[in-house]
Amino acid sequence: MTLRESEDKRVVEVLAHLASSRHRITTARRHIVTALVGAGGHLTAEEVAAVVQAQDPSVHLATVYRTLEALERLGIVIHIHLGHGRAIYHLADSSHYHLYCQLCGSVQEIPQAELDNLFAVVANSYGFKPSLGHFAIIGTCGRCMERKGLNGLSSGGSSPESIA
Amino acid sequence: MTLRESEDKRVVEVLAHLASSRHRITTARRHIVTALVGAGGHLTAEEVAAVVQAQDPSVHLATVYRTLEALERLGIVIHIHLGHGRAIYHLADSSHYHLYCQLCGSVQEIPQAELDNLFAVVANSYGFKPSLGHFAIIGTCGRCMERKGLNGLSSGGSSPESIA
DNA sequence: ATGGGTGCAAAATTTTTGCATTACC
DNA sequence: GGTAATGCAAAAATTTTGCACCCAT
Repeated sequence: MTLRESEDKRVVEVLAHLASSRHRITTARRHIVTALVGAGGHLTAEEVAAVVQAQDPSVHLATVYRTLEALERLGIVIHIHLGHGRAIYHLADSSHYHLYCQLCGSVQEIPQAELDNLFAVVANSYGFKPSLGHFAIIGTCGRCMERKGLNGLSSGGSSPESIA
Repeated sequence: MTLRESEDKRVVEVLAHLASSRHRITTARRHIVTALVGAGGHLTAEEVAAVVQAQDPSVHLATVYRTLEALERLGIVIHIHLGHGRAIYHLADSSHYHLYCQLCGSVQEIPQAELDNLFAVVANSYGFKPSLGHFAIIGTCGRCMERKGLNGLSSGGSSPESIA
């Protein structure tokens, strides 16, 4: 199966999930789901809208928000809040976490398995169930650390810029 | 040393840090720092403003934002983005992470030490340096899981509400 | 045909900014 | 006295909502 075919299949699956939950399949929703599946990664609502509008300019940003909200209620999509105000959306089935660089805004992915013992700790000691994927680790990426001349592997706190 | 005395001491320390970084000590800033230290936990900018304005109603919300921003540049304060848009602020020296319940909005703290090996993994494998404390784990707290009748300890994905 | 979905525009929310004034160092 | 900081109000940025119309089922 080519990548394209597997993406198409996923789009159909998601649309079927929508339909079976008494939601209607509209052109806007088809485009939005296709954008999410095609992106593979993370998109802001505005980025989703941009991709969709390249195909069909009539789709409104408000519709994107409403569709993302509907998909999220169904557990198909997840969003996380990163830096300043804007949230990023992605499919729930890509089980990874996000390393968000607060300096350059880049998002790196880290496979869920790497952090499995984190979840064990949190779940057992705190009775708290983390949302898979709905999770961002904020910090500084390797590139930015080099750029700033920091060593980086210390686990120390934030970098004061007192005399910036 | 009583709690009150130790808080006062911390306020003085923070103000000294501000002053030594060529910032001015104003009444607004004294109130804001006192509010942050006194709260011990997490406050939104608006909550900080409310505490401050109980003492001095003339302090404007914009000043709170500007002061929090200044304190953050100095590494004294950290903010994290939780649910929808609003961020919470706290002192950087309380080394803990946040378990944010997306259902009831409660925030539980988890000591940094619990997750130290997480940081080792992230730092070593990904060259990424997480910001201590600048970190929220989003999920569902024990209380809400009982309320919803979920078992909770499965590490499974998000809870679809297809037939809500 | 029925009611869920859409486009549009306006409101709501949270945070930022320009500017004249105040007050800290 | 010089200038950082403030208050105010207006702008920005992101997300939500009311409403009339449209279209999937």
